[in-house]
Amino acid sequence: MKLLLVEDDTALAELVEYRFRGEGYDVRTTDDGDEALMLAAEDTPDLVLLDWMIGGTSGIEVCRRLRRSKATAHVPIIILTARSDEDDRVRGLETGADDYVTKPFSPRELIARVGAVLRRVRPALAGETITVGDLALDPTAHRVTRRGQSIKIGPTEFRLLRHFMEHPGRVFSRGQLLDAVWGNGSDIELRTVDVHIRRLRQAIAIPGAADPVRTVRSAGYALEGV
Amino acid sequence: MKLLLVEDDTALAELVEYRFRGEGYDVRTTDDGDEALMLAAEDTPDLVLLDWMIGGTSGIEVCRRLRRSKATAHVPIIILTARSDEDDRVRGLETGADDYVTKPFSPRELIARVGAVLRRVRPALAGETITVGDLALDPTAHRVTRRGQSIKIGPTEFRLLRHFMEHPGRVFSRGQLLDAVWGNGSDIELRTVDVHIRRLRQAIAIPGAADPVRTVRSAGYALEGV
DNA sequence: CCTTTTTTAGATAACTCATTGATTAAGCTG
DNA sequence: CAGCTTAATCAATGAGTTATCTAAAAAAGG
Repeated sequence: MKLLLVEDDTALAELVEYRFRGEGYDVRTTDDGDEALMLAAEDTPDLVLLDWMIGGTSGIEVCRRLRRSKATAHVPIIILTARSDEDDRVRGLETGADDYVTKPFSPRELIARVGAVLRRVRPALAGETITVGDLALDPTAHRVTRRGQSIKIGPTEFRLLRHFMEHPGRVFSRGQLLDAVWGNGSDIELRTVDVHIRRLRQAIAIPGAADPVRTVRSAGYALEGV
Repeated sequence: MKLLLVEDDTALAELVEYRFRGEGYDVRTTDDGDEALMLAAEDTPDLVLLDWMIGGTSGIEVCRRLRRSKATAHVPIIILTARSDEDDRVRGLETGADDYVTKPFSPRELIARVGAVLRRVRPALAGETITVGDLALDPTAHRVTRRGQSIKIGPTEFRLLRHFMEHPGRVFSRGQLLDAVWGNGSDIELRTVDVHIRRLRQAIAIPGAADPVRTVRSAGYALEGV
């Protein structure tokens, strides 16, 4: 996740950068408005942390220009500022900022707010997709992908795979799978599960690679964990 | 735009309600957590303003339950609270709240924050043009275009497409689409949705290109995202 | 009153599922 | 390790489900 930090208080910038790197973010920093626009243009960040009072172009102007450019029009912006004046806050939010944080702020809260905004903007990247190995399953989009490649899969196989991916590595007996995937009380042959396991294997198999679905003889099946 | 206000300070609730009505919002208020969940279930609001300390079920619990229920899982939540403790703020944001406002707050700022969240979640309602792929939908002009070319489309298909474009990639069941596009409580045949999907497809189809409306068997439909 | 749009309904088409029996693989035992 | 036994895989199939399409009635809007 790429952040662009625009802040001219060097000490604060370093602190924020350090903390966000610790959270796994990829942070680039500048103290100049024009440079910020340039950086944003050449590599679109996922979120911009923007000081209101900076050298070069002013914060409000950077915000407007980011919104105007097509590539960055939808990048969320969080404004950082020493001004606690209400008018400023309202103006900031109305200019198109997504949040407005007053200095001094705690890094923890800022991280939480960044998380909240990103969760809203990119639901797919905020833990709603389950990933096991190179397989990704997005429940809201009802889609399974491997390295971006969409995989065609039937409804029952989808539910089966979701169940496996929710508990990677765990072995499930056919009976447990029937309860979990088909619903309790379905009076379906145990061996029917085999057929769906087979179809699931065919769907997600890579020719040459090892089968991610492990058969545990006399116990059931499991998805090969990480 | 429907707001649900959950607040047990009556004076504050009335003030907030009054100001939001003045902004054209449709506000319903309750001081009880369980009642809030009920109200949200029977008529999904567009945003929830939630006091952290309320009778009945606690605020944090209401937040969690709203997130767990499918119909309200994606409704944005702004937490209102007297607690200014950092831990609380971080916890609130991590529980899935979209913003966290500390009492006392100014109604103006709250209105601005509600606006910022809604703008992010449902750009069309803020009058902004939404773009998905090469389709552009201008809600104020009630017009759909592809690379400048205007597309003829009926009223229901327009609302249907708008809903899809507000949540690109997400799968909606016919029931969900009826609620969202036709309005809650419309007693219309589920199959009717199919016909409108078909008309939408005919309207936005490009001969030769892939169909942007994806059928997810036994689940519903989705607009092919970015 | 006419046009456009929406809803319903029925027919057709596409797809998925559970079942079965034959085949193959894996454990066990002496 | 050979033969026995049990379990898992595979392919084919018909039943059943679900989506699409067509057309016409009903409703809404001008």
